[in-house]
Amino acid sequence: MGTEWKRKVSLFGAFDDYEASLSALSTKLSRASISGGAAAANPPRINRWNRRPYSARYLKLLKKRRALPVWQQKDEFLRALRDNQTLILVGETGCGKTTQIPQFVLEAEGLGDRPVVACTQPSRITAMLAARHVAQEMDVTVGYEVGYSVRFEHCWSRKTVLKYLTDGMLLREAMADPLLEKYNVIILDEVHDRTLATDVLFAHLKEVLKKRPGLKLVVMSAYLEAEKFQGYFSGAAPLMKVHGRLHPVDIFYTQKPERDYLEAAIRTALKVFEPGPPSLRGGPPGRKIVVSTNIAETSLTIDGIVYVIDPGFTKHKVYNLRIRVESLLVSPICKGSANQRADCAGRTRPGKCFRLYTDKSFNEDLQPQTYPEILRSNLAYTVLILKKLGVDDLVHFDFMDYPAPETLMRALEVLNYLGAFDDEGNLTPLGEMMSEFPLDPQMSKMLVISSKYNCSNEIATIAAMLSAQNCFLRPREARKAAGEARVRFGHIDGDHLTLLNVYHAYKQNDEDPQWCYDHFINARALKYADNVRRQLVGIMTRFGLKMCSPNFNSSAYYANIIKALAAGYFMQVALLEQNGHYRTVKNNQIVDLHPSNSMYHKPEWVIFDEFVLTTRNFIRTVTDVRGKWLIDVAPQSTLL
DNA sequence: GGGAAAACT
Repeated sequence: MGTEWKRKVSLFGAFDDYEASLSALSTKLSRASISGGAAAANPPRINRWNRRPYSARYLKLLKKRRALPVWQQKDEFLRALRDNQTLILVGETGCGKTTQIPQFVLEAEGLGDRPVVACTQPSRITAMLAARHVAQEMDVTVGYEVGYSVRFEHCWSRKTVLKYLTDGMLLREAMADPLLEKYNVIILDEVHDRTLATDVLFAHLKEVLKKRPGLKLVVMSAYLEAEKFQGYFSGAAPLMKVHGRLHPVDIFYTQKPERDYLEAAIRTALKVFEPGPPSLRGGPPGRKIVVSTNIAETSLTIDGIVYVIDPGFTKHKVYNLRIRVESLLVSPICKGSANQRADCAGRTRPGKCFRLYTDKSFNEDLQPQTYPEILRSNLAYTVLILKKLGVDDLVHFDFMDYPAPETLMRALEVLNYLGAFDDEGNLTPLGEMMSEFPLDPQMSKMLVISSKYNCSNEIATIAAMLSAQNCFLRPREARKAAGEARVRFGHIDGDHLTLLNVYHAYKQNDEDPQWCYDHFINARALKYADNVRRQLVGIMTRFGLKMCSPNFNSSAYYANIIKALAAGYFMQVALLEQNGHYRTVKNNQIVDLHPSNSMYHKPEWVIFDEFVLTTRNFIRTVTDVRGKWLIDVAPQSTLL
């Protein structure tokens, strides 16, 4: 059965007109003087930032840069920046906003000789790529005048005037320096993503702007929620719109809804296209098919993509307030995502996008935007950060979208049980320490407490392993072998200890990737865990927490570790019932041990890391714990 | 006896 396609008008129907007017405009502009007119036509020979003569490459790149759409509005932008504390810029994909706007800002009047500008990105990769790219354009070395800062990688110096960083990293910086005083201008980029960190920064920066009249904020988004953003920033922030430069993308819809989007996607890829292109320079002939997650929806450009097949679904996080569990659900995408997916086809030349749904469902069923992450998350960690930022009154904190009050209450409750807050709701010294760890509060609690149980080395390892992806690989073609390999790491008392075994074995085998491969261990996950562990140990050492291990030959070795685990996870405990199922203590949910667990018995009490809703309710990563140990560490009310 | 996200600190 083939799929009937219905052709719809191009998303960029006005493109030709737009391009014509653009080229007319650029001719006009090259005659007239644009911003810094004479200077732009005859750029200075000495680079202001490193006092070196400009290279030939600089001039070549400058020519390219000046052809980007955002340059048409450089003057307008600089005027708006001069006259306003906050401004909003909507720039479509391909307009050059991420690379050019920060450079414009550096040229703005009134910021002094060496301003420092921060520009946030939603991902590490875009932050690093943007920094490298802009350093070239500015004819400086990345890490000096232009730098970046992402977790595990800081590449900037005291000379840095422009720093790209992940939004989470700027939030971290704000925790140490709430007024972010080292920056003259902060640019929040890709805010349409509405990540948790961006939303917290929005509300926080709104306060900072009142306290620092000299600070300027530029908010950049790929598409418009103009009223929302403008209304949020007191209605005073001006809005600029820059059209992107994309090639036209034809959109096709299916005539009927598709039942199986995977099957339909494969069928579409194999049938509805022209033959693949001939081979290039002796390479294999044909067409490359990229299977991508939602990373392709972001500003990351994959060169040469012409066709996009969009099944119309995404897997995204939802938070179930009633059972206090985050889970993943496959759900329809929003219109914004659909358009971003289509945009991928038009980056390098005109393209086509095949949507595996009807135009009717696009128009009538898809929401304009996904709910921002802050409305779909457990906020325990976020609330800890907010407290550290100095937010005393969560109820009146100015979120752009306000989370359900119950979600905030739950978060406060968890933090209170963990001992992060005192009775007045202020951070305790323990809470202060916990907030420094890039971990969920249960985990930071067990880390801080672990020295007392003489097992901080082991708990740091377990926390790191829990932070990484599942380290056990199970390739379809070698399931049995993978299962056997896994059993060799298994610890009969539970999965947390199994993770400890895996890490130890990894280190004993010199972090050898081949060893990982042979034992069906995900080498990348282990490498990541090792990075995390190093960072955690760094923070612990800074706080003067002793790094120590119990005597391995003592019978108390594992008991100590599990007691420290319990000190953080006493709210994630389940009790075996007579019918063989477990009941979670805090929310009375009937659950089963996930079959991947490493125990040969069903303990009366277990600590679990995750609650997963799949074919049934499972608890995953579980460890045997004595009831008495729980009573020792848990506040009375949590076990009732 | 099972089912897989992305990103961030």
